[in-house]
Amino acid sequence: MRTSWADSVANSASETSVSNNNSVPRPIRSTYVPPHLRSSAVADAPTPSGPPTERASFGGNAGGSRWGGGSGSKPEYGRQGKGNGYAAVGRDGGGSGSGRNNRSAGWDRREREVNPFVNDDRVDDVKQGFSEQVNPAINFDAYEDIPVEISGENVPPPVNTFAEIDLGEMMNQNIRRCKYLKPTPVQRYAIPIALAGRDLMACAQTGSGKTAAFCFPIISGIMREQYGQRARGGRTVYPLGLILSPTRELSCQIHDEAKKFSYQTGVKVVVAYGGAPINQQLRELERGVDILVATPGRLVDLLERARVSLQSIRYLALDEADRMLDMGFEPQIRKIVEQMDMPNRGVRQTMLFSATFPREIQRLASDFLSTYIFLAVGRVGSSTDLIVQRVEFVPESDKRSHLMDLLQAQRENGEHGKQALTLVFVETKKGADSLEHWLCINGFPSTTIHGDRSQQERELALRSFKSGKTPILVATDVAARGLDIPHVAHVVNFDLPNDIDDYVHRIGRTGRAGKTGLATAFFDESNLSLARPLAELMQESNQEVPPWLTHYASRAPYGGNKNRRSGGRFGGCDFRREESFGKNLDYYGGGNNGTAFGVPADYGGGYAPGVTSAWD
DNA sequence: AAAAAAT
Repeated sequence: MRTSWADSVANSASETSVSNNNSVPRPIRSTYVPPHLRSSAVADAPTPSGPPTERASFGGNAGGSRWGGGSGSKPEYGRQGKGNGYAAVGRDGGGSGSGRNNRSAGWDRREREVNPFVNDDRVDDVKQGFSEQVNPAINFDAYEDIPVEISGENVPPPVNTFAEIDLGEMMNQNIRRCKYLKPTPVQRYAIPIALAGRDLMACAQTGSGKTAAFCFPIISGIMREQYGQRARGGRTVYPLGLILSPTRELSCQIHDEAKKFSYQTGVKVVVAYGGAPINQQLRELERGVDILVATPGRLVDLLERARVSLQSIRYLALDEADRMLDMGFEPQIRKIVEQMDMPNRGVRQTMLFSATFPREIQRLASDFLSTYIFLAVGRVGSSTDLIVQRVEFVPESDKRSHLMDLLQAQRENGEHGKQALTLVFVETKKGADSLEHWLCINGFPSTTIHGDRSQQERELALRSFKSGKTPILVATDVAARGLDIPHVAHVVNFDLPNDIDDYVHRIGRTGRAGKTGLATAFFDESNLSLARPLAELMQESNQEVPPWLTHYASRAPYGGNKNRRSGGRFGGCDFRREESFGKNLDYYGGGNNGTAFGVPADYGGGYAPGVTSAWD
């Protein structure tokens, strides 16, 4: 029989009982709650109405530090770890929060909330993550010139400051903690639209503040909800907001952001994704969830287990919405949105965000939306692009040595011979592994991220890359979208994607946070179909197009009808406009609903040049 | 044809 010091302490502090079907005496605490009763006892427990002293024994054993006052409370729980934490509620949320934060269970949630702003080992990352909006390299005045297209009925006017939007004192504090000074363009337009309860399809460059654009209104809306009529039942939880994204890492990133925005608001954000133990995620869900951030597969699993119900959903946001609705994901998304218990469109509020929005995907997406507003925002300083794009003709057989030349030159030019962070995109998972191996044996510390690696390996790879330990990351398209990795100096398209939109997302991993970035593409005979859209894209963003590419583009197979990027500086434009124009029909019944800001008069393929803003 | 996403 094993005995340890811990065991003996436990024994001395507890009764000893003898199990019926086991002759070995086992120490059991007097307050022992059998595992099968633990969660339901917790879930069904009446909302505590006072200091949790009467729960201390219960919480100390089964619930750990859940109630903040338990013996297991850790130093990072509660604000600043000072006193008993209850004073902190009064200090921070008192008074101003009346009627806003009086939700049941709100008080205890805030108390055990880890401060997301003191980000343990990643202080630098936190600073970098927010530097986007304090970086002097960003010229905020340039925002005024950013091209914006809006269409739809009764579009709410944009705001210029966060102060103009009443998000509540708690959220204002979090915005200050995030060091957000001014809303970004997509935030200026999207937040008022969302706060007005309107459905939205938004097209904006990644790294332009999209996450906050949909999180702020959702959190604020949930804070305004009167609590009480909330559905409950057994082990099922009923989130009010649902945010879906196409990769696990992106869901984690959104979750991290949302936790900052919702800090001490009482709004609980939980993330669920595959590849990680489900039990931990179930436990988090049982503690209560207002906003669930998830990847589709794991969410379907949770729905089928009846651990999550969507019947209370009021806010649905799809990030990278065009990817979510492409062939691979569409059935799962339809199942979640249309075939489970989610309220219908029009009842819930739906927001779709992406940097690119192909017309055919817009058509699909309109199934999920109700009289929505379409918003397209160009990129900051679209005329002087932050990303320098280069295309080189490199035959397949030369790609590796060519990459090595680039990396070598980069290392020699870099500070102290340090390798700048370089993200190398390849087509296949196998190709990623083999290129990574080859780079490593040739003296370039690399790692790789793709769908055949375990989630642990994926997360380790990302951390190792971010920290500079392995300054080269070889990736498949799993890393193409949404991931905010600061300091990526160079994106190499070792294998070009077949879809120009994927190219746009990939190069968007650099040139972030007001820094300049370089994107190099290796073009070979297998990329002929990309010649035309690539040349057009580069021309639109004032890049130098090599003559040989122009040549390929001009004689490219004329299937180039995939010219859906007619928006130029946008990732897409409202397909309703194009179709109504084509049919010579006015979709909205009035000619003045579509509005274009700061765009050339001939933009929009036939819109009256006189169309101006109603609030210009 | 490939990648992603549940076990």
